[in-house]
Amino acid sequence: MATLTKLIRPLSEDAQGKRERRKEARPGELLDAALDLFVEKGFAATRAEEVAARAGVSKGTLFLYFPSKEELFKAVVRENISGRFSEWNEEFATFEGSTLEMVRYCIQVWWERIGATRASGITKLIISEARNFPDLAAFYQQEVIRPGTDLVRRILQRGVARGEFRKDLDLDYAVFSLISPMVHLIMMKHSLAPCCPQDYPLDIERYLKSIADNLLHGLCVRREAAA
Amino acid sequence: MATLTKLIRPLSEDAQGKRERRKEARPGELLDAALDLFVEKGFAATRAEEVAARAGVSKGTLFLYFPSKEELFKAVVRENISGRFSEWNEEFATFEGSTLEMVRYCIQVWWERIGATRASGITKLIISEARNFPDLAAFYQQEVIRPGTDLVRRILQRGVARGEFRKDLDLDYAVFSLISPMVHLIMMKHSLAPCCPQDYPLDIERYLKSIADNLLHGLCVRREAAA
Amino acid sequence: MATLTKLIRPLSEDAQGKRERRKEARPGELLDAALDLFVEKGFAATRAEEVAARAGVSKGTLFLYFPSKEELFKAVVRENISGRFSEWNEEFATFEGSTLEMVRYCIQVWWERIGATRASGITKLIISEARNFPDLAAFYQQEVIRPGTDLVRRILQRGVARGEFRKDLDLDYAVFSLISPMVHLIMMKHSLAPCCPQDYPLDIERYLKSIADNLLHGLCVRREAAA
Amino acid sequence: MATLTKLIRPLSEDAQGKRERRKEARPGELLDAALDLFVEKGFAATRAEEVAARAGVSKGTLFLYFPSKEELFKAVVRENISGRFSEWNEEFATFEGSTLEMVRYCIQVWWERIGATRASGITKLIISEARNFPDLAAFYQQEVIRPGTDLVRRILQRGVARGEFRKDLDLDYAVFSLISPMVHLIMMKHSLAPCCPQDYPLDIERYLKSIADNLLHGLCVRREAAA
DNA sequence: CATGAATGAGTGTTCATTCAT
DNA sequence: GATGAATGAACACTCATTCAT
Repeated sequence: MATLTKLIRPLSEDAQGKRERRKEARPGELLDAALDLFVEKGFAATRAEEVAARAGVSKGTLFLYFPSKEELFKAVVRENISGRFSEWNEEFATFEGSTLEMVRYCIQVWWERIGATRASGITKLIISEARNFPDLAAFYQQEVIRPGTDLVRRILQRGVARGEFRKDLDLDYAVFSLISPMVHLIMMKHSLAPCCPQDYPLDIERYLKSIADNLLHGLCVRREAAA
Repeated sequence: MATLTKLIRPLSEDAQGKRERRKEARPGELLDAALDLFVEKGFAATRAEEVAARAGVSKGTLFLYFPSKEELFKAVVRENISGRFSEWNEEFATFEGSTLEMVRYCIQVWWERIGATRASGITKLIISEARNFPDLAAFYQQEVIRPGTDLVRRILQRGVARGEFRKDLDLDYAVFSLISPMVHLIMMKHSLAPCCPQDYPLDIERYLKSIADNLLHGLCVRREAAA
Repeated sequence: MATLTKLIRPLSEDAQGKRERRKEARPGELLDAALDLFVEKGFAATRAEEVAARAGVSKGTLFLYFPSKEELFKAVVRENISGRFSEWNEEFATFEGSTLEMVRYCIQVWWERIGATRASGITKLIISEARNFPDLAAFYQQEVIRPGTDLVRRILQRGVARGEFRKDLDLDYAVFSLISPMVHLIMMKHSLAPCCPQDYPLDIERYLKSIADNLLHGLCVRREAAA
Repeated sequence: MATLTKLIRPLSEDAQGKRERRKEARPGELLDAALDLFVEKGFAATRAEEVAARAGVSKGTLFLYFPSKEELFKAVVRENISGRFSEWNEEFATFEGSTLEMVRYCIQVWWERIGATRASGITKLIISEARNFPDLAAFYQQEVIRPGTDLVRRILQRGVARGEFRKDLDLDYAVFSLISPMVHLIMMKHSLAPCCPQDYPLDIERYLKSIADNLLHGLCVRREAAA
């Protein structure tokens, strides 16, 4: 059982670990360290020296690769915003099964490739710091949110087109019904769950199954009883 | 049409008479100003002097009422965590209509009393700063999240008991299907929406209706075997 | 047995005490409170509000009587520098007994009228703050040190003139032999003794007797053995 | 003629190359600067930036070596409390001459090694700030005052044992007859003398000789019954 | 007169950033 | 390149002083 609180990485994982670092790896290690710290403590509360220390280099070295803490932050975000949407679009464009299966697959794949990985921290980061980095927020909106929303929208549209989903879906807004539980899960994972582990013994499989079930079939027993 | 980006409060415009003695009003004004700024910029990036200025007083005055910036933050959170759940529990315990109506009413009422008000900023604040203020996060978890979750769970249970909702609901997790769109809306309202207004021309009524519809009836046309 | 550490006044002696204060007494009470606090914590570390609180008035009232903290300090010093030297000079000018008796009497009287009283705090105060208040130091030098030294010098001279004291006394410097133990006693009383009570179980009578004995008769068994 | 007011050090005159890397030297330079300033103006009235400036570095550098102004103060005191007493004890334990010579030698050596040096400032510092730093005062009491007092006591005892000093000396208190003029001299040097130079044209040799003479032989012409 | 709420200059401390080595 | 000592701008917080009531 994959519990939410088990997913938080321990902080000092590789503080000592690999001493035989290749020089070319430096920026990557700095970005790695920075991602963890920014997600955990926020941009302002993260000290440049701490990032450097966790990456196993000196403070000065950090500024050798990134001209400022702000640029480091931006690099962290850019680095972790995968432009894999074309690949994913392809994947979903050629999907063969029912749209119901597609939705479940979509959720599963999102969890495996984003939700469960450190990439999920980026979402937390963006949402927390958006107001202080509006250009980054816009960038994220454009590179991730919009393509993601479009992808989801296309899936839903396919369902409607194929007669699987309700004709009267308000497509522009129905995407939130699918996206919200993912965003919410990320937020929990990176904020409250680490603070109150006993309150978040989430079984991810059940979580994902439950939201997929409810999303597809609704809470109600039958369809005709509109509220 | 209530658009998300219209909901951000403009700067305070008063700050009239200086040196006016009004001890009673000060703390509230400071908490008000602090809430706005903390939500907008985060705890660390908000300067004490700025909070004071927005409240129309000098820096020194802030520290007359709150011993430190951290205590101000805690006061902001505590102040805005109303213990209104007993009242709400009452309201829902004596609800007369169908549980479908109840869910719609719940969403509507949540928006009016929380989502649309500045109280929603607290959720953003907590989620953004939880790791830096774990005690506050725990406090919020206990005072808000847990009672809120319980309330929602009771509603769902009522629906199952009355035969309105599916028997096979995974109650512990179904609550997220209702809560996630609310949390997500709050996050959007306080982070990306102010940065990319053109991307968030959200019509709240449609948003709320859509998630309620989908939550209750699912995306699918009819209830066949789950995919 | 009068032990040094018993002589330190408890801080909150009259915090509540006499509520029926006469208005005319205010400045005096402020000076009283200020003296204690300045002696205990030094000028800089003493807060005006604390002085006011101990005197049982508000912060504003203090500044009603003294234009600034610095003026308060100066007033404290001036107030406690008794111009009683003319009286004392009289007393010693008409002294009838031997100069040995005179020296012992001088020490005793100093202790009773200065050393044992709160006036002794002034010396501690002046010495500690002299560099920050050079004009006050000069004032003290002129009003207290110089007359005091002169008085002592006259006593010693009387002893020499009457053949009681050694002819070869270096009068200008011999005064220190009498004054130093007094200054030292004051310093101990107001600094180290309150911090290390167990190290300063001083029996004042023995202290005064010992220094008088040694001053008058020296440590040596007989006079001719010059070192 | 060594006059007391000539002994005050002028401001530092170096501060040459900036950004010179010399980690080893910094703490010492800062402690040096801090000692001077703390002695002159007291702890509270000395600004951290001023200490740094006098040491020829920036404010930030000070906090690189000392975590706080208070720790700087403590370091200043500790640094200057040399544990040289064992060496001195040795020196006096093996002293060959008369105890009269020993007393004169003791006074002379004290002046050369402590009184005339900046170490004397520590005594002034401790006495002025004891009430604000009780733990440091206790530390000083234990590390300096007690060993010093013991050393003096042993000298006096030697004199009594060898029949050089009076049998009826009250040893516990007689130590003050020797120590007080030293403490007093330090106090004058660091407080009133710099303010009223014309009042303190002290000839140290005469001062030391006078107190030694009077201490050993007393003021009186011959040893008659104590008054 | 007395109050105490309000002020703002001043200071300790932090930390991103620089640069001599 | 890499380092880490040094910097100084920025900010939290204090407290003497003011002044409307």
